[in-house]
Amino acid sequence: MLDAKTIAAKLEEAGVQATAQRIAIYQYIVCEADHPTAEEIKDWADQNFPKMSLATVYNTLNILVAAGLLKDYRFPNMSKVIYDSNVVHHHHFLDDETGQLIDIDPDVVEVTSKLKKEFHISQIQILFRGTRQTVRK
Amino acid sequence: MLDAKTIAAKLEEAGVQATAQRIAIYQYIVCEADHPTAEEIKDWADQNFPKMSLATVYNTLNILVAAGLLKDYRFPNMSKVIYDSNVVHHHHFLDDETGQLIDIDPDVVEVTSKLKKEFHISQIQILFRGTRQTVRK
DNA sequence: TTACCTGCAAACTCTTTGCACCGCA
DNA sequence: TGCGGTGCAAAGAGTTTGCAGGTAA
Repeated sequence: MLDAKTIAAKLEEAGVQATAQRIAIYQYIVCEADHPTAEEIKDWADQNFPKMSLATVYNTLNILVAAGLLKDYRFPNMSKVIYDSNVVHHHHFLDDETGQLIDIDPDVVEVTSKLKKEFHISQIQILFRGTRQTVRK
Repeated sequence: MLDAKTIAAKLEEAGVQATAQRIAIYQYIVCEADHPTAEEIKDWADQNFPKMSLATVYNTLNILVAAGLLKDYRFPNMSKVIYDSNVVHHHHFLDDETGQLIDIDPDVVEVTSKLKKEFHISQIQILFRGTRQTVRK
């Protein structure tokens, strides 16, 4: 759990003025939330912040994405945008039973593609789908 | 280019009543269109079909997807749904310059993942991003 | 003081739905 | 004749924007 001061420093470092709302949202996404949608963030704010409009939630998220502090994703199964505080390149595993999204380290995955040489690949995004068997005794 | 009769047969085979609108839309997607959006289909219909409402376009697309004749995709960079008449499993290449989406045969790609055994993978969807260098003389 | 941020409501985009009509089996 | 498909318009979900007021450097 990072404290507000650390969060504020990260915002400033990324060139984003650290306001109360921005600190709260970013802290929530980094520390508590797991791939939240704008709606989830708004719900959280309604319970944990004096007052924050939906527009501010969206504005803030867009600013944080533009500053490189968050990444936004769209996935096949849902119409809403998902925000991720993990901005280094990684893949995802989608649990089709729970809907949970789990980050996958690229080092765990190896891709060998024999595409024609006219394709210049700058990035590979993989979505694994399936179910996650929780270990039982 | 498949004729209307063949298209109609495919629809019936999939348990979808073959109406003029459905034949037209499916034929367009199979023969002419390249990963169209609902909007592109509507635009095409406005110019090539006596009269078709937007609701019919959406209804038809949903029916065709449910029948397994089309697959719908959402990609990170666009908010609209994309329809694909290629329903066998495949990957995609997104040209970041032109926005064009190109089907990639899974046989051309090999993925080795060392995920923990609790992850039961049923499907892997890969999105390659980059640019496509058209061959020049 | 001034630039920037916030809140509100309205607008906008994409998609779905309710209902009346119509045509084909 | 009836069931299902179509068209229209309105509603719905998710997101963006314009503007007035506020707040901190």
